[in-house]
Amino acid sequence: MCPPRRTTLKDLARELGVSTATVSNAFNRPDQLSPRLRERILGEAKRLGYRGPDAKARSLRTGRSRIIAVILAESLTYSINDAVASELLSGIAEVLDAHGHTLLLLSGRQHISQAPGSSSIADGFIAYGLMPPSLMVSADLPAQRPLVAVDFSPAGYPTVHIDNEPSSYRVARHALSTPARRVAIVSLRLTEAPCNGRITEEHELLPAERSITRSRLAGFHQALEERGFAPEDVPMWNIEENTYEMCAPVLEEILDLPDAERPDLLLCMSDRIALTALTLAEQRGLRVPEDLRLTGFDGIAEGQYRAPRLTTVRQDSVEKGRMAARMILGLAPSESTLLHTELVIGDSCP
Amino acid sequence: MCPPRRTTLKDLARELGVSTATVSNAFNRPDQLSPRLRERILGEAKRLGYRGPDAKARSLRTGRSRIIAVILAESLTYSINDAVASELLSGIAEVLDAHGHTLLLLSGRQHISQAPGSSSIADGFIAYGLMPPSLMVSADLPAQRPLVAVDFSPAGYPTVHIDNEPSSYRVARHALSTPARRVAIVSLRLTEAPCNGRITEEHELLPAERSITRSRLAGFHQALEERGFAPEDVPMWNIEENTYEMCAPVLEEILDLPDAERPDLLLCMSDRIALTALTLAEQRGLRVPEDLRLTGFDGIAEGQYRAPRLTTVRQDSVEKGRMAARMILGLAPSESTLLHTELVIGDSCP
DNA sequence: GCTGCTAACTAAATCGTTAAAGACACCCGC
DNA sequence: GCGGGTGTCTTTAACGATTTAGTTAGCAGC
Repeated sequence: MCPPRRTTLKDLARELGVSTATVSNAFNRPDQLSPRLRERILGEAKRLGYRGPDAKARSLRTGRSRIIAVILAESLTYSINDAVASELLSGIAEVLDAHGHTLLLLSGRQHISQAPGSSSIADGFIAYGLMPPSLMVSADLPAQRPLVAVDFSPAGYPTVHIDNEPSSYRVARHALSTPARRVAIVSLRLTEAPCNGRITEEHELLPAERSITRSRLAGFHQALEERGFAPEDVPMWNIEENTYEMCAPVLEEILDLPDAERPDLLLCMSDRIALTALTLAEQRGLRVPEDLRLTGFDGIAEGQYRAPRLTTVRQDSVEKGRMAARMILGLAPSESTLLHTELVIGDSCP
Repeated sequence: MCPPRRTTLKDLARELGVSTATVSNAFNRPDQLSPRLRERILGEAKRLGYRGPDAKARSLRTGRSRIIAVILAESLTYSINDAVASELLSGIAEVLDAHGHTLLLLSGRQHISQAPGSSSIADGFIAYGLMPPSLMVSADLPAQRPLVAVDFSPAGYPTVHIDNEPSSYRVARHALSTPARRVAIVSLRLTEAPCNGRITEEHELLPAERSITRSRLAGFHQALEERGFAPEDVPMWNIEENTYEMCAPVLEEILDLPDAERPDLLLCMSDRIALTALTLAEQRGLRVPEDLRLTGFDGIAEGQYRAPRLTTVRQDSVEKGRMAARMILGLAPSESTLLHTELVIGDSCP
């Protein structure tokens, strides 16, 4: 009486005078016992406050937990607030939810530092945008369990991604179809060491093959060359983290350049950057697109609901998440998948 | 050789000729064995590809999983995209992360329909804004395990919340300090049955004591009365879900009323509603605040980075999340906590 | 030489389930 | 009347760890 220990399946069985297997079956395989007995068991369970088989024990025994872990490159705090990561997560959640699975959030950093085995609860993993420094996938994850990568391609794992280079080429080509005098690029994480500001020759750039930002940059450069710009003469700024707080100081630096030096076309590598530029430009009385044209990348909702609407490349991050989730659940073949992107011509660069 | 079974602690022990207890200690209690032997064990573990104790087995044995589940009222898809829920989650994630815990996302709906025991993996629960229909907390959750509620108050559990009524009173009083001719209220989920549009007498309102929207409404009404408005004469519209997509049609309906009927002051129950109104008003050539003044509620980032800045009540949802997480981890006393709010006077209603 | 203490390790029970195999009765058809 | 199938329930052995209560050896002190 006194011990407030959780009632277990065994208690229930003893109380009813049946075997534990039968009680287990009452919960898991109704067809394995008579309806009458099942009723009795379920009734007694309710009476004793037994809430069904313990998930910990069940997952140990069966080897499956119905939990899928998402490993996020950045801190959870950042990822949850980032529009693209959010959309991805919501696509993942949608599919998992529909199939009775739940979502465990792991940050890449944490995963490395903590006991690595702690993640062994999950039945499978979806890894998002891990960068070289935290490239723990191959080293740290059990090769045994399924993993789907999103937006990067670790060897030997299926990937869901988009065609970054052609996509950014298209938006840049569009932007450059109207004459521009002074073009500048505002990029996401391009340097090996942290850097928030202008990129000079001293900076060591990330290795091209591992970074989606490098691919996007290549697309920009190709379009620039076609229009007669020398890519090395086009100034670049780097944004360390895709948040308003990080973008703002850099963009202020750019927008506050003397009139003769201030760019009249900004190729931004994310919508967040472009939206920040938009807000700051408005505060300075600069008209978009008359005084400053700008393009984004991602196609997040905020950029489309706002005036002027952003010119950007729309990628369907929700679908990306759905796809990854389907693959990890075995509902779709585990083959690397390339999703389409779409050029969206808004008012920020008509 | 052939069976590709995962190596276990037992395999490792056999291989090394030591007991399983010792191997376990090598991972969990370094002080319980000689450094030399520990080295040897860890080395052999790496060689055999053993990644540390299995989380499933460990959590069964110890009873703790270092997982905290967040139960969200709405679908995960919605919650992840909602600015307020995101901030809450990011606050929770921040604290959990710092203390080596991970975050499991559960949606209220799923939790009810699925096997209820499936959540028994988590060490504790944070429940967010569950509404009466899905008030599964008391019924469905093991009373044994800790639960902290956010933004609602199930009997017997600690809560983290804000002072909704006084807060909305303050912003409404401010808004009404400048003369307004036609006031309207745009509310979140106020009706028992789903409804997206004008609220008439026929609608059954949610019970006041369980709904934060009812509290906010009470604040609005009090301010209105003080200014000589009869609350029952102030028209109300209801928004079913706090998204742009749901807000837009309702606000279009309001903004497209003939000039003589169109409100010149909109008391919105969320920033999302107010921001949608802002965008749609701009599209219609209505000037804010000259032709239309509006107030929000929440103080989300988007509303402050945008011109005109939103007049609103700022609540610190991130801190709310941190607080809830600290309570569930036992880092803060488990007592109901009231967080402060702040009136933010922006340009949308100076 | 005996007691007592510590450090280093082991044996065995346990956590709460599930699953494979078996037991037992009952009914069917020939 | 007997082989065989079916329906219902039980026995038993895992699943992979942690933990309690030892056991042993080594050394100090008197």
